[in-house]
Amino acid sequence: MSPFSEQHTSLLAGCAQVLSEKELAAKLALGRPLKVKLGVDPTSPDIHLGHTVGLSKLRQFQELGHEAILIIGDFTAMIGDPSGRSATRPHLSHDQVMEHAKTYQDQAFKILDPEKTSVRFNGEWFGKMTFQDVMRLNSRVTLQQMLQREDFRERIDKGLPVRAHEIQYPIMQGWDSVVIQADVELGGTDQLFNILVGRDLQHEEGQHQQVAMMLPILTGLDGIQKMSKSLGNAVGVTEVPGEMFGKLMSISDEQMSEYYRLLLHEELSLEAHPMEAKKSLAERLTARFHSPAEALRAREEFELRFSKKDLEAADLPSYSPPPDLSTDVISLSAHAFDNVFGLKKSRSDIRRLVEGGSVSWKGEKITDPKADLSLEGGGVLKLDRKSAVRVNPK
RNA sequence: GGGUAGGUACCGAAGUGGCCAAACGGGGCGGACUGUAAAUCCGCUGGCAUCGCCUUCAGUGGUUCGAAUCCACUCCUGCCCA
Repeated sequence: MSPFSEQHTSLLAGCAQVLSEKELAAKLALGRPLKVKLGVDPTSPDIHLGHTVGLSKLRQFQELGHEAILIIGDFTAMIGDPSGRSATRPHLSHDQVMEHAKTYQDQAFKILDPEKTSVRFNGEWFGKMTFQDVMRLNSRVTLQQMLQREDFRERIDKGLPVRAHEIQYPIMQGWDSVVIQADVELGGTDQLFNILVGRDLQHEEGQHQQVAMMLPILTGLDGIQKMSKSLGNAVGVTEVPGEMFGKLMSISDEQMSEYYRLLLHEELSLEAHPMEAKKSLAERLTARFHSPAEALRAREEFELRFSKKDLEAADLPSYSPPPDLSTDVISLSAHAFDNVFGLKKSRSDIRRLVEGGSVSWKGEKITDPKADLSLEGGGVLKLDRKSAVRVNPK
């Protein structure tokens, strides 16, 4: 391991808040590998760029020789972290959660070194607890403590319901730290409260308290809310290169510096041309989860398709309508949306797209929803801003 | 348990017997413009369809020629009291 002070500095880089830096230094000075905890809740099957912020930090610890412990919150996910939430989360069954947990792990290893990561499911300990154990655990914290959280407060102030089980969440997350005897816990800034509960519980158990290391939270594509799959503003780490590149290009200029800092771990230079900088960001991130070659291709495709608007030359998915399908615009488009992009759109939806001038066939706008396309020789059918197919009649 | 205020489309919020597929705002989508950025302007935003038809206003049942609107019961939520 490198000298502690050097580690200290590099580990602090990119953090939003660390409680406390002094404690971290002291822990590092112990000269032993630290147990570094990062918890993820498999509430959806995919990991997105927002998750990678914490994962990268964990990876950094790994590379410095520390022990990375990835907690898969199979039990906590059934409650769902109320952090930053204005409503109770929908219930997930344990089966659903375990389903997600599989893909989660695989995807997390796109960042982490699988050889050096211990993966723990918190159902391992929570699944064994009796109601008595739960009560005992609950008696260690006060309701007032739990209600200090701003997300609960806010809901209470607004007259929205806060379910009793939701206040279990921080306690459970805290207990995870006790079980694994964490030295450091990583999390987004919205995790501060939960992580501090962990410290309290550790203290009560006579353990050394974990250092709370908070990382900034990545904003989603809308530029407003935090990145989250359920808000539809996320970039998944398994998305195909074209999709990933395209989504990253849609972020606003203002957001770019944030993405540079949190995802590329560098500062966006002020002189950089915004569009070039964005392309470079998109290309580098795409390369990270795919390959440089695929990323370059995604970039070229993007330039061809959206900058030069040359759909003819673009690499579009090919689509062969079944022979018995009517060749009117609506039927064709609806079928193509469904078959090629997996989007179920109603015929009314398509009608609106057509009337709105979004659909074009062989480069010509079709605005008549009743128009019949003779598919002779095939051609490019543009459906909406992002979707187009190359029709190959059989 | 008692009292009280509510439950309307993705969200917020009007509407309190016919003119309601339901105002308005936000969000979303599409178009023009552009750098798939921002800003701006315009259109769309339940389903099917050639007038039109069908399914919606927490749920069920009722009153009525006609109900989101009235009545009954049920479910759900807030607040106050216990």
